[in-house]
Amino acid sequence: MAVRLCDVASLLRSGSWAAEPWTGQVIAAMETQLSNGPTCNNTSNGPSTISNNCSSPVESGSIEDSKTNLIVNYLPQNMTQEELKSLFGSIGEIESCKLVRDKITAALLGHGASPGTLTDLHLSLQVSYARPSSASIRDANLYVSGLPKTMTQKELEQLFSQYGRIITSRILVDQVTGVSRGVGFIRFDRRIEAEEAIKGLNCQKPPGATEPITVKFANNPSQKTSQALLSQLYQSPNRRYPGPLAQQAQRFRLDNLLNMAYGVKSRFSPMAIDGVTSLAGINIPGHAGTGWCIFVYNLAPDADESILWQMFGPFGAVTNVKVIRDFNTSKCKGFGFVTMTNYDEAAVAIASLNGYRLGDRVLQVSFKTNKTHKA
DNA sequence: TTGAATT
Repeated sequence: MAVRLCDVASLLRSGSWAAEPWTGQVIAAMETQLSNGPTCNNTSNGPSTISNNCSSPVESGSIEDSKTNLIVNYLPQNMTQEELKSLFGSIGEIESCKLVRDKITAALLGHGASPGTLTDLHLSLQVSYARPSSASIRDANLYVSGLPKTMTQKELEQLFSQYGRIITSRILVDQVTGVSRGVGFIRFDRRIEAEEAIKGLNCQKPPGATEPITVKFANNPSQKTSQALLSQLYQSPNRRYPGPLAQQAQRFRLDNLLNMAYGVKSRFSPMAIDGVTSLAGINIPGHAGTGWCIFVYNLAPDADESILWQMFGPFGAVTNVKVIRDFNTSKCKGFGFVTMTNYDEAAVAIASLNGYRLGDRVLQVSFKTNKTHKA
């Protein structure tokens, strides 16, 4: 029955259930079969399980099952179950096939934000053995921050491998520069291994490091997806019915905006800046690779994220807002950050909101710079 | 008066 699918599975790196990127015949088949399908620019991905001899991927646990049960990550958000089935069905008979979606947002679950269309799948599709689910392997995923920027994935694994068998590891990097963000993930085979790693490594300095790292259990990847998608729901009414600030902003001419944002001596123009945003290592205030980061100062102690969404949303695409709080009191430390996708919308927001009176406070709004309070 | 980071 499932002979050919087993053959495909055997092409996967054996000896480990760890997720390994694989681009082989399946991807070629997918391009052939799906290139006429709809395309989109959605970021993301999502895991699905494909099995040819096990009715439910979440039950059972034999080694045999594990070799015919696959998990597929980095699928495009608009992929249908039929397309997935068609894709793998061209290789062998499929017993069952399931797209796993977020209960609230219906977004495909899984890891990775990987822009792509159906024809770009070879850039991001990942096919791995699905490990049999059980209590002992659940919640074995760790989030690690404060890593030295020079630490490699291999070194990260070396550091954690003393506590158990590592299933996957990752270090997040800046999309533009490729430099480590000092944040990573380690998934252990078993939860008890992860617990031991927390005990042993949290607040410890890795060899040669000057700062201690933070090690804790990772959030579920779907949580952020839900957050981002839901926040867009809040944004859209404002964009359809712009408030007074947005209307005011639209009166500004584009050629004035840079002067307002950068000062009259700026030699940049919007076109020039758009032209260089793809280059690495260029020092443009506020530009972080994924958007334009805006610094908002003089927020009240009880300010929260929603006020930032409300203020900036009407000006355009806002991908992230953050109120910086004191760890102990949870009160706002007086400032926050907003990330906007498009330069011109960010510039209008800054021009309009800088000096804006919020309650009894006058806000200062600008592109974020690299100031630090030390030295 | 310029963080945290969640694939």
